[in-house]
Amino acid sequence: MTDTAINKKVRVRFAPSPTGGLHLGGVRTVLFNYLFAKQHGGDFIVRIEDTDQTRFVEGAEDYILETLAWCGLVPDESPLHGGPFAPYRQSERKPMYKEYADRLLAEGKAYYAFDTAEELDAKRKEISNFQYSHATRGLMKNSLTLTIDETEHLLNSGAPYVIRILLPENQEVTFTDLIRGEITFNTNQVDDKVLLKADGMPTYHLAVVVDDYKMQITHAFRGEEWLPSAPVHVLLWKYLFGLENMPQWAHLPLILKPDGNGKLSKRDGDRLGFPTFALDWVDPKTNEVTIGFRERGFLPEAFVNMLAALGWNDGTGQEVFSLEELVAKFSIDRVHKGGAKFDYEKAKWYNQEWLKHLPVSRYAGLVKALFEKQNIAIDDNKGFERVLELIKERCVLLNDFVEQSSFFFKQPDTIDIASIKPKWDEKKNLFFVELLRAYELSTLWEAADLEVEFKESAAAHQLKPGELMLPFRIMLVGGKFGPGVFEIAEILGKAETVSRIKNVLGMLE
RNA sequence: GGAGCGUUGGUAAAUCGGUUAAUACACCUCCCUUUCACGGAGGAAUGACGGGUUCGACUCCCGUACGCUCUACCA
Repeated sequence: MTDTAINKKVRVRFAPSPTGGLHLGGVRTVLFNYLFAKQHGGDFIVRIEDTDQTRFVEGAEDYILETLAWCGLVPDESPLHGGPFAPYRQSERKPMYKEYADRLLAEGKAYYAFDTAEELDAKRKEISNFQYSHATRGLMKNSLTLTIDETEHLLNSGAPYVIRILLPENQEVTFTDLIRGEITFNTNQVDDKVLLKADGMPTYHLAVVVDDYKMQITHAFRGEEWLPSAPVHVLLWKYLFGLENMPQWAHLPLILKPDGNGKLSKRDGDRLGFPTFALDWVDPKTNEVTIGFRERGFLPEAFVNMLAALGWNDGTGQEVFSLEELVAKFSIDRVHKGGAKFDYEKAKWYNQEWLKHLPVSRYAGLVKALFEKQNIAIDDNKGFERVLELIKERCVLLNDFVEQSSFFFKQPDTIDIASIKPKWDEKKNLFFVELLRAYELSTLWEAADLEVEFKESAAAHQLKPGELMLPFRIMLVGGKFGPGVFEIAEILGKAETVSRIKNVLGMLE
């Protein structure tokens, strides 16, 4: 790092294009950006790269910002939050890019190209592995092959054109990647990328360089898929703003699909049954819903933690980190080079850990909403939290709380009578009838007392408590699950406990 | 095809040349729990391959294989 870089305020940006939901990989890129910025007391900027009008999707920008808000990764500057470098949408910055393309043109570092899509296609068919580069640009229709007059004429006649960068021949372009070290490309291997499209919009390549400069970005983190086009960006920096002002690059490893090979995609999630988006995403065109981690019952703390662990660790073996801890401990040189396969089981484990670590009051409201969705009203908040405390260790996702504890708030929907019946006899029936009487008369209603009474009664009937506990449990909860039976009975209260025993006794007759 | 990047158990991964290669998830066995979990004890399972460098290599170098990404007027 140079001295100037040390003194400069750290500024990073996440630059998504609003073409749909934001997937795991995107959120992780945000996270690493955010952690780095906050660790250095810097700024985290969100810039919307909406230069491709054909792929623009309504609502995608809001969705992206909402995702960040849920994760707690709040930008310092964005189209929503504003900031000193506004506007933060590239479509609103359109005039700026043209100016730089013109400068490149004037300096002979870029040229006009008039080839139509059909002509390009034809060339691609004619020449295998065609690239618009040093080897082929002489064959094409551009200001390099046309005379000045011809070019002028085409321009004046309103013919559509693009502006392409003119890559130098056989030159080594080297830059340092914070994660991978020194990386070198030969310009002969790179093509003359389009900088400005026929509609006047810049491509990513021009826009990213211009905006990173104008927004004073010091560190640029992005997915590994950008590596092959990095030399174009480096060259653009050299031509336009000087290499000394170029941000430090870091190309993040990809998140891979759990089975097979390749980048994790939304499709993989659909196919394998796990979310790949943070929040539910509804495609505005097809109305197709893609499920999100939030709706699946993940806590944002767990989601962020899990994402951080995908490609980074602090070397100590610690796995559970709060966002604050991540900010403190994150380091770019501990980020892996290789991609990691996404493991949904492990993701769930993180949620389970967070469910255990966080006080239930932190998520009681969320669980309550889930209950209300099932038409189960919760009016006693304190009692509710007590129940959550009792069962939280058997829950992995927030939704599990409903399954695991709805019997506290309403009669079980189904009673697993089949598990009682085979071993049911008159002796047991008698025991429960008597237990019922004893419980109805009891003045104390605490788990310990109920258990003593239960066991004494069992002894009196010459029955093993073990044979009776399961039927009792099923009477109260409907199935073979849940916390200790007597604790359940205590919380349920006398009236409800008695009523449930009676109910099942009736079913067994 | 080309270029770049990558490769430690099934998965995520520690190790920054030095005894039997951590740990977590998943799996198996057992204990605890007269339910389900949690928790505890244990088990099986790994350095792609081939060359170097070195007293010594998972670690450094070279090659091979394999994989990924890119190769759009998409980002």
